[in-house]
Amino acid sequence: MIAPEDRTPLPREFFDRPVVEVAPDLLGRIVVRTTPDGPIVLRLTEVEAYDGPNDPGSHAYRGRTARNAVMFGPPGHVYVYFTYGMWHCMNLVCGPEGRASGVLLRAGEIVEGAGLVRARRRSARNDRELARGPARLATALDVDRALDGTDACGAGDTPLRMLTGAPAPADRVRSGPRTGVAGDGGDGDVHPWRFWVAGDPTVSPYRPHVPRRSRS
DNA sequence: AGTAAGATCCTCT
DNA sequence: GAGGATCTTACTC
Repeated sequence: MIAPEDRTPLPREFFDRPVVEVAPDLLGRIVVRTTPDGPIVLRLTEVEAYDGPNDPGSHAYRGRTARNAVMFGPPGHVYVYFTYGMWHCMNLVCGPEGRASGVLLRAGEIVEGAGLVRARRRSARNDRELARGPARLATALDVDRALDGTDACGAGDTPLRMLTGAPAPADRVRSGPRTGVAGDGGDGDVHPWRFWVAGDPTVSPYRPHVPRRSRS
């Protein structure tokens, strides 16, 4: 359960900062997903920063498109994309409007609503795998493109909201190259913009980028 | 614990 | 037409 004092909503100003500053600050924060069947509450343990047009790894690197339009909007909104033909991943838009940067939510611990999540994540062999990985996290929270553009700092009824939670102590936060991003982890332009809580069992395993061979 | 391959389709070139 | 901010299953050690 979450302590009453940790249930304060994160204000929009929280997200209106450089994305590399916001990302580590999100560790330990709370995502509340309100579904018709009840709330699902998750504590963030792993995130990655993507800094808009300056970042070759970002979906916004080549400018605005129909898919990434939300990234160019105001901070505190949710950018959801569809990938590998079957999965969704979710980001929180950061920085000033137009900067097109965001934080990918990569993993977390389900602290409420585990029953609802287990029903949706049948392949998880234990509870720590329920939201261990960005697409697993999106599946656990029942997030798809229908929620693209949702305001996570909105008032009243919202499907998605961010709470202050209990931020991870600075000496527990680690950083390193981003997972599966070309350029990171190699000799080139490395961004150590993956952030996680040291020792937390819900943090996903690191996998470097590998170009996939095309079918013949 | 590690490796490998297949699934599947949207987005942009 | 190529490749992707991934996951699951199967198989090996």
